[in-house]
Amino acid sequence: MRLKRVVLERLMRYHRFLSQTTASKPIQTITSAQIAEALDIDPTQVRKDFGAIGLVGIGRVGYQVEDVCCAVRTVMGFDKENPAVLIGVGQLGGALLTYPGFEKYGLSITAVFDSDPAKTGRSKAGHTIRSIRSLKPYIRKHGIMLAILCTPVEVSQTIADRLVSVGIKAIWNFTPTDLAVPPDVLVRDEHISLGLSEIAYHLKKL
Amino acid sequence: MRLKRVVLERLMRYHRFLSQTTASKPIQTITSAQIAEALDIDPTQVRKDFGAIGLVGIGRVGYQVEDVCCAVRTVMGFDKENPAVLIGVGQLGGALLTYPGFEKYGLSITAVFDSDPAKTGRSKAGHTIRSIRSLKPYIRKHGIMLAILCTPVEVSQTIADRLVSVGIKAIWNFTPTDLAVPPDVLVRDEHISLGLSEIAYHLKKL
DNA sequence: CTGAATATGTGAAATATATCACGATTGGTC
DNA sequence: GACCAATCGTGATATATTTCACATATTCAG
Ligand SMILES: NC(=O)c1ccc[n+]([C@@H]2O[C@H](COP(=O)([O-])OP(=O)(O)OC[C@H]3O[C@@H](n4cnc5c(N)ncnc54)[C@H](O)[C@@H]3O)[C@@H](O)[C@H]2O)c1
Ligand SMILES: NC(=O)c1ccc[n+]([C@@H]2O[C@H](COP(=O)([O-])OP(=O)(O)OC[C@H]3O[C@@H](n4cnc5c(N)ncnc54)[C@H](O)[C@@H]3O)[C@@H](O)[C@H]2O)c1
Repeated sequence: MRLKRVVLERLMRYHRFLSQTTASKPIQTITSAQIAEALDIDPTQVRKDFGAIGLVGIGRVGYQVEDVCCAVRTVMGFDKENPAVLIGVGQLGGALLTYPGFEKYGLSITAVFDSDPAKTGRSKAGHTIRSIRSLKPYIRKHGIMLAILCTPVEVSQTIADRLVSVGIKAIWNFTPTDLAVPPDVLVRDEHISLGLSEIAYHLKKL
Repeated sequence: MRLKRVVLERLMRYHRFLSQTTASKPIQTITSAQIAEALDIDPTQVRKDFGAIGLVGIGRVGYQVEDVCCAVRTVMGFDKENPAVLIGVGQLGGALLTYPGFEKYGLSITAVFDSDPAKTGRSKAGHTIRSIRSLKPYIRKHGIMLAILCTPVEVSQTIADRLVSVGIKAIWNFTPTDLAVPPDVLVRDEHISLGLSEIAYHLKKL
């Protein structure tokens, strides 16, 4: 069965926690209770998630850390390289572009685009910023499936339409709007501002 | 009853959609079906959410756009100013700092901190970068309740501990780790990388 | 003024997600 | 080698969230 989004995100959190933990102190095995404790999740949930990707633990011992990391990476497809284009090399786009942390999940930004003539042609973090006019040919030529969208919100639907028209299969959307795309295209929203709903409400209730 | 996180986020999306829609074409009223269509949500859900914050619509007409926006802002506490400190003025922290879009939700970054001696004392987006050593006194003196965390992940728990010790009430966490804090402190995680779980999995399944 | 059409508001049902309870398995101890 | 304690695996249960179904309210046409 296809894994749900909530499961995928927890798997990623397990993976990250284990990577961070083993970085400082090498350990062979870990129990569902230890993971659950650190991530504030129910231990049963951890075991069910592990079961869902075929991991089996050992009674009285727990799970092999190595196995868990490996299984997560394989199931999620982190071993596969995903070439991506980044559109809109501004404040946020620039930060994402220079961030080295995405590599280990298989993300590789191969080209970046902007509409600002003052930026195109220039170089940023080892990438020459290309004109937005060359977006479609580039995607078509290289068979790119993933786009990272960091433009102003006003143009994001227009760009999304263009991306869809050249066969993009996933959009990582950092612009604060709900994009309309065909059902076979995945839009993953990273609507940062939404966090403020929870924060403002919490602070108001004090 | 206290509103749940999922409800708060949908309310914010309604608000954002209405703001964006009315910006281009002024309209008086809108139906739950129209909102639902644009945001890919069930219309019943929209009505229930509206009901939860005391909004009543009119049969055959819908809801007053003005009323909706107003009610959301009030309930969420966007009218109240929330002074905040930002910690870690790097790529991402810098992007957040210069972003004007948070203002309308009441967020106001009043001071920024970094540990890098090459950065402290310098100015960025109208803020003088302060030494991390002055963090605790500043928060105490100004009664700050909210911190935005953009440091390297290695130090984020340490900083979080310090924040808690001076009485911070909410942390907007952009660092990829699960912070341990007392139950009365809200941590809102903006774990950007988690998006890659959904994306990589989707692309792998094609 | 009346009827048809279109919205809302909401209890009931369905679905999704998380937690509990407990038998089965393993490792260490005496 | 037998017992004890800790841990897994999982069906049953509980909770959360979404969707359905429909009574009620409102507009507009004729
Ligand atoms: N900066 C943040 O902290 C932050 C936070 C939340 C959301 N966002 C969202 O992320 C997006 C980018 O924000 P930012 O702060 O980087 O803005 P920015 O203005 O710094 O960058 C936008 C970039 O997009 C380019 N651009 C404009 N039109 C374009 C087009 N048609 N094609 C290609 N490129 C185009 C601009 O030249 C600019 O380089 C915005 O939608 C913003 O709402 C940003
Ligand atoms: N840049 C991105 O696109 C991105 C994406 C996802 C997550 N993140 C996370 O956001 C955080 C910041 O990322 P970044 O790219 O801005 O990194 P960065 O290195 O550009 O910035 C980090 C800043 O924190 C400062 N700092 C270090 N130790 C500190 C301390 N003890 N106290 C105060 N300040 C301290 C550094 O001097 C630097 O200015 C990281 O945890 C990163 O994993 C970043």
